[in-house]
Amino acid sequence: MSPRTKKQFEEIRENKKALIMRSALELFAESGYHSVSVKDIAKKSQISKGLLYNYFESKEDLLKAIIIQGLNSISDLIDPDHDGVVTTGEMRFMIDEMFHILTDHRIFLMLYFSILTQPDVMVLASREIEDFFEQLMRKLQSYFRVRGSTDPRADAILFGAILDGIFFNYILNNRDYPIEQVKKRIVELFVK
Amino acid sequence: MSPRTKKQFEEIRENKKALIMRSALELFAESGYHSVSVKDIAKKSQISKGLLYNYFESKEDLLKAIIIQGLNSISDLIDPDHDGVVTTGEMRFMIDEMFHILTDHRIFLMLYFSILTQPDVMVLASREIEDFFEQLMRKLQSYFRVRGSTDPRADAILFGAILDGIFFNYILNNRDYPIEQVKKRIVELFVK
Amino acid sequence: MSPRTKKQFEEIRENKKALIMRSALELFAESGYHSVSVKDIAKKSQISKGLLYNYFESKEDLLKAIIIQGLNSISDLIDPDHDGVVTTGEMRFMIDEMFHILTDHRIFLMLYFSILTQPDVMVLASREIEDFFEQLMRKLQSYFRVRGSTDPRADAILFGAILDGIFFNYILNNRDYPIEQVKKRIVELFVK
Amino acid sequence: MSPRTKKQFEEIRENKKALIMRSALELFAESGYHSVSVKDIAKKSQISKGLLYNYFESKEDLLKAIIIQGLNSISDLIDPDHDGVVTTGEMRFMIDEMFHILTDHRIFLMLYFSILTQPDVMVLASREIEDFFEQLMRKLQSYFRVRGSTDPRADAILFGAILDGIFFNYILNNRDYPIEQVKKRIVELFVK
DNA sequence: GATGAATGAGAGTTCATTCAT
DNA sequence: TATGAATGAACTCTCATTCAT
Repeated sequence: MSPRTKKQFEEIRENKKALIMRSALELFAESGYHSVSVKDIAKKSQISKGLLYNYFESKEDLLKAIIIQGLNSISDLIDPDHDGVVTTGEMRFMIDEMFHILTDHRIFLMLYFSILTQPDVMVLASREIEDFFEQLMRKLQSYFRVRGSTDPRADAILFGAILDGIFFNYILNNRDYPIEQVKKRIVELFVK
Repeated sequence: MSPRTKKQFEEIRENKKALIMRSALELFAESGYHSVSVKDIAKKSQISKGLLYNYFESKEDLLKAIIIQGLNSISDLIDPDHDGVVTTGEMRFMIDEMFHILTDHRIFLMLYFSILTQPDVMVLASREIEDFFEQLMRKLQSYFRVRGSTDPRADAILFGAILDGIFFNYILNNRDYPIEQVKKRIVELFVK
Repeated sequence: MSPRTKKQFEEIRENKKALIMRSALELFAESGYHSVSVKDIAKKSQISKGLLYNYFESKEDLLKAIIIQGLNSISDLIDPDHDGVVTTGEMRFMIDEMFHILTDHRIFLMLYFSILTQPDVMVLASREIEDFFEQLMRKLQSYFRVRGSTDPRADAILFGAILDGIFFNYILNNRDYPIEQVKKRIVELFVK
Repeated sequence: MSPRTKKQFEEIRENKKALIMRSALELFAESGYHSVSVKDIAKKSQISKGLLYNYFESKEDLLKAIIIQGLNSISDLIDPDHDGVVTTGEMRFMIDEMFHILTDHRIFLMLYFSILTQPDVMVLASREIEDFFEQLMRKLQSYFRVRGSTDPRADAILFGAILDGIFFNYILNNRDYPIEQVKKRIVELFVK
């Protein structure tokens, strides 16, 4: 039989990598980075421990890959054209997307918050997270500046804090969170 | 020399316990619960590992004690008379206290947030944290109800979220946070 | 295109085998048998891990092949006619060759010494090495016997030890080793 | 019961450390550094794996400790007064001691040779070994200089090589090695 | 012939906890 | 009360070898 082509190998790699990252993300969000062992991840992915190291250099490397992927996919949703300029329409769209992310990427957000507050884990991805954060802040400031704010930086910070707070609370207790009302209030306060 | 009285012994015990808790709190906030070993805590407290187990049943038990103590001391500051009723004056006072806590108990808050987002650690103190949270919500709701809000629960939730968000961001990045401006804004929005 | 003949296939096989052995020898000498992985050898040989097992049954088998080949090629140089008899002229020639080997087969000698001193690796090739050694000793003894030594065995042992010692030191520190002077001294002591 | 005194703890530590080092030395010499697992060492020492790490930071650290101890004890035997000057009497004494070491510290010498030839292990103790070697060379050179040698350095190197060669062969095959005759010959050649 | 994904046993190491003193 | 030696389970990671393609 002829050996697999390069393309076939790549496909296998991509699929398996995605599978491992998905399993790991769920476990990390569920139980916390330190409480999940490589063995757990391998078991959930239905592969051997050894194979995991064929795809990721270390457990830390795996976490980093998950974070980068998550931040990138969120980045894409919030600012698809990456131009850094935010009109009122785009702001409304951005808020919409943010709240979609809140429900669609809930698990990633859980991981994200848990990482932010764990110094020893945070260092692993601090560069990527800081970059993401700065990019978002720049966008918000430009928006408030265009709107005529007297202190765009403070407004951007406050807006970010409110989002963080809502997200944080929603994630910790999403059973009976009045998410729609809250969203409406935000739009009233910051867009209209 | 006269032997120490029972009271003196208890005092020594309490002091040592407090010392251990203080050391552990600092280390946990600095490096994360999982990255701090019992040996580290013992060393920082200048006692032996064995003695630590004389005061706390386990590392988890120690963490729980720290959390309970922290929540209680915050509770006391926010609502000294524990009557659950909040007047406008008390609300202003409460916000004042909250922001004092933010600066005075910064280390505890770091630990607090890191615990909230680590499910495996959270279970250790979930009862205490939920109790604290409910108590605070009841207080806020009663305040907004008295003030004539159409949806006191939503208002309480939003207020709580904003506080959480600000605290969260401040703790992660307190170097150049415009904390005073933000506080003023909050007072304008929710008290006046 | 005409299909390759059987002979051509065998040639390819032999070339590939030689390539793998050369790569492995260099790596083993450089980093030690245990510190070199099969992956390393495959990479250096620019083949896949799997293919290596097409040529050698195991990593140990590969090492054994390298040792046997090395010993044989040295044997050939020292005693091309394999007659076991050593005249004075042949002794002089043998010493010449030995010192040539020292510089030309330096890498193999490094591996050789490292194997001699690693019991767990030594067992893999002990037969071959012992055979080689005995053959050499027989040759040296016959030489000293012909020369009229009172204790040819002791002389042979001493001569062997001196060679070993010089080689050993030269290999460990060949930067500023006065190899030519030493060789002259040996010839004076044992041939003239 | 009163707790153990500091001195008692120190005694326990020293004894256990020595026990572990002894076990490890034997195993390393017997099977080679890489083929001996920490588990093996612990089992031979009749302790748990974990305890080993109470006494040594790592397997490498343990090896290093063994080497340093071995070199020091040999150093002490060869040159008790550490003055670096060697008279004829002292040279005779030194040779005597060397050959004693050969029989008494045989196991350490096996380890020593195996380390010298394993690059990846050698790096762990290269400093210590180089220091030891230089010290010995200086001593030998001073001896040959005083004796009126035309090339003290070459003589020292040759003498060292001969010793190495003899030791090396003796260690690899000590069953029927004519060690006494060889020693006599050395004394004749280099002292008388 | 040739590939590299996949395995599984075992490596070195850490650490909460216990216990003799 | 107080010590730190001692344990053992669990951890992350490695690697020779196999096998479907």
